[in-house]
Amino acid sequence: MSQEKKLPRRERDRLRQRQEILAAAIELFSEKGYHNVSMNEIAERSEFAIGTIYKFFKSKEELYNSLMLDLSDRFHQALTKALTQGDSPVEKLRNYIRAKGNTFIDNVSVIRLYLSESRGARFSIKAGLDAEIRTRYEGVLRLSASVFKHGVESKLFNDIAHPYHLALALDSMANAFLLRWLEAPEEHPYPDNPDVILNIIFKGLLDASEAAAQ
Amino acid sequence: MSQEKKLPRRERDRLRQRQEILAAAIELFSEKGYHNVSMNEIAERSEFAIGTIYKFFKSKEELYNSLMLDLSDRFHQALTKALTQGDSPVEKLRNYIRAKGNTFIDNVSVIRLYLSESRGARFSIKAGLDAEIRTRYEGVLRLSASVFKHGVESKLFNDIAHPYHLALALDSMANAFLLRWLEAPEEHPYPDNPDVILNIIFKGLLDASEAAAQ
Amino acid sequence: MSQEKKLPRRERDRLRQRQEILAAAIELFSEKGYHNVSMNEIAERSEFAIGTIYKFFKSKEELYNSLMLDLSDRFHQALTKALTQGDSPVEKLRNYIRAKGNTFIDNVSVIRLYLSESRGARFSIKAGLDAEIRTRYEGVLRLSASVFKHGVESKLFNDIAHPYHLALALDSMANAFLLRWLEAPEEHPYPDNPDVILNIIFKGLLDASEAAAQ
Amino acid sequence: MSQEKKLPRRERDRLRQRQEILAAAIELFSEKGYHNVSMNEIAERSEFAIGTIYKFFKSKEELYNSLMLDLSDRFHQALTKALTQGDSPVEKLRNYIRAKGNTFIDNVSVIRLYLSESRGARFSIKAGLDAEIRTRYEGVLRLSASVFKHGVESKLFNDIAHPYHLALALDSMANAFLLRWLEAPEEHPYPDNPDVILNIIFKGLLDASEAAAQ
DNA sequence: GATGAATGAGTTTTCATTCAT
DNA sequence: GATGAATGAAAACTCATTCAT
Repeated sequence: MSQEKKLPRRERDRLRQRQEILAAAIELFSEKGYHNVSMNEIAERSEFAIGTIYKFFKSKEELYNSLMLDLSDRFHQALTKALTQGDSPVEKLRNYIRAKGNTFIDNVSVIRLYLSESRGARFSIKAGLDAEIRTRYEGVLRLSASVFKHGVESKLFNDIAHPYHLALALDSMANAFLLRWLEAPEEHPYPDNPDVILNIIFKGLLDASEAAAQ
Repeated sequence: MSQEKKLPRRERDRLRQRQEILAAAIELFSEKGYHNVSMNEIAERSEFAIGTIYKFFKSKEELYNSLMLDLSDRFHQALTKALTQGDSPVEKLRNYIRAKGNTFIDNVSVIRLYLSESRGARFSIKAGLDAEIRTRYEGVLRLSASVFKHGVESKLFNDIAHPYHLALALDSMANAFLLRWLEAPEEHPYPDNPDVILNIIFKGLLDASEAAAQ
Repeated sequence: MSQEKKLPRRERDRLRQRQEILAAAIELFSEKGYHNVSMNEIAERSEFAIGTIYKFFKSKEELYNSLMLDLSDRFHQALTKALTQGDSPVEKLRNYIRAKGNTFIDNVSVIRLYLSESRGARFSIKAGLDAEIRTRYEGVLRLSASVFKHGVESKLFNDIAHPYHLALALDSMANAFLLRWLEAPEEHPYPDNPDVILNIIFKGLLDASEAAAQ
Repeated sequence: MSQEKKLPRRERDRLRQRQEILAAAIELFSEKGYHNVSMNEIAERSEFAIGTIYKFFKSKEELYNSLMLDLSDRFHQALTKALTQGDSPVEKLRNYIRAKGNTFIDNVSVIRLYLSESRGARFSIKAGLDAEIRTRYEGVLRLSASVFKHGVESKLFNDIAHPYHLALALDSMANAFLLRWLEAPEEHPYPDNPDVILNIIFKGLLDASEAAAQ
């Protein structure tokens, strides 16, 4: 807040306007997809003139990229924070799942957009964007992996898989459960109880003796 | 093979042409994305006239849908077969992961296209297509869930989570590992070794005593 | 009939085929208009291959022109015959109106097409066609005018207008009444009773005394 | 004129541009026919970019419909006005024929277009347009019929035919004479002298005694 | 001689971007 | 600085015509 005070009013106004444009664009892109939204629509929805939008963003592509980077910022900050707060690895992972759930819920409309960017969409809209977002995502995964690693080193966890693989597994499961919940919120359990997800990794599926036999 | 012989030559020619068009379209779509490829480009790449393309596919959308339904077919058949072959639940699930890996590898470019264009598959290219694909996917998930259920009922598996959740978890993990492999084939273990994935679910992460304490 | 016998079978077959194509084309053109009918449709409807159609007609335009000339032949023969049969001018004009009505009824589907050709459709589909049809139409009008002229010369008719104008008036009235009848056959009187039309010209609308005052 | 002053300049400019586009379209359509004119040609002729044309008219069809509705408006207003001004029925009908002639002359090119494209106005370009135009035309005919009816009721006219038929007859005659004039303006009498047409209905063609014998 | 698959020029329409006001 | 009208390249798609079989 004190940080905002430092900015001259001009600057603050510009930032607010920028956010309003981005908000309108997010709505539209997530409703209809990048290619089915025209700059004119964004102008109408945001109640700015189309020329004004081009004052803020050099092109439609740049607007989209800004959007995704903003979103990615929000995501990775929340997840990084969750993974560094809490006393035990278990606590940290629980926080992670909770934070992921909350961020999903808070950004329901853009989540799909975001997931497609952090997945295999190589040629996506702009190659560069892709790389940036994936780098950040990679950072979160590595942090998560280090939590698993620490849990194993402190003998809290069994060494059942490479920590990075565990991180990847946990993340993908969370995404899958969250997407289910997005589609049918009442039928799927996710966001209230992180343990539904954690247990799948935490508890052993097979009895120790039989597992050994496999 | 003898089956092909049965088709009149005309028919065979048409099928081959159709495949050539689809192949050109896959190449282009996965290089540049659905919206950045024009029908004229597909015509050029496939060395047919644009009108000929339209003899085979009523619209660009239908061409895309054919691609995706073909892909979905291949997955559905391979995975259903895998889940119904094998003596034990463990065997079936291992087959499942293997089949998924193989089908993925065999169809890398269409998959890349699917991932980039489906964007979480809501506004996708055509809503109808999406529904069809999801129905098939749901069928596979339910089949997988029934394998887990059977394993639990026969006391082979611990009852650590709802079978459908286990199915979803396994599937999403496989997808995540496959996407990694897609990005850097040499660094990632998956498709060769299904146990890397299966172990995460099969072995217990926590000691029994500590798990109880949670 | 004896004339047809003279033609070798080959020739007769060709003529029959030609008629079948023209019949299919008439149906389609009158249903949808020249520009909304494709050669493929004509091929399908007539059950000939498209290549075969091009054996008979050099182009779509030529097909259309043949159609119109055939139609125009039928029309002008019928009308010319009517105007030359009958003892008195009144009889001839009555025959004319009757013949026009019958030809309309027999060719309901193409009438509109034909009327638009014999009207102001200068640039129509092919300039040349237009001229030919209009020349024939002009011939009928002149024949009709000569009947009026004869009626006046024999003191049967009052000399109320130039014979050609009378011919034009009668013809346009007949067309207008027939078009009405085409649209709502039960509401309009036309083809049964030619006198509904003839009376408008035949009887005086104004009393003799008042007419003089005008 | 003062009315135009009231419009903001922006609005006036837009209207002028719209008119320029319509004028270019009329020229081209009446030169070559609706289907033989491309939107790009209209853009070139009117010296606007193609996109600009689409700012004013949603589609080629709408552009055409605007043209026809404008024409229909002009006729409807002129004819309605003519039929309601003048002291006697005779005066009104004379006004009607004059107004029809004048409007025809003022709009020769659009009329030529209408005649060629409407093809009897059934499958026309757009069914809806046709309905609208015919409704207006019907209104004029009914108004004209009421003038005839009034003339008969006031014993001014003989009751020689149903008033609606008289209206239809007069109108179709006017159309026919006007079309003649359209083709060869110098040879045909129409627009200067309405009585050439009116007399055909007004004066009795046959002597009273002979008419009775018919 | 008949066939109908293949052709590709030409059509309508959209929309990111510019720039005069 | 903001505006939004004008632009025109580029896209999806149609269909008269040809010609190898």
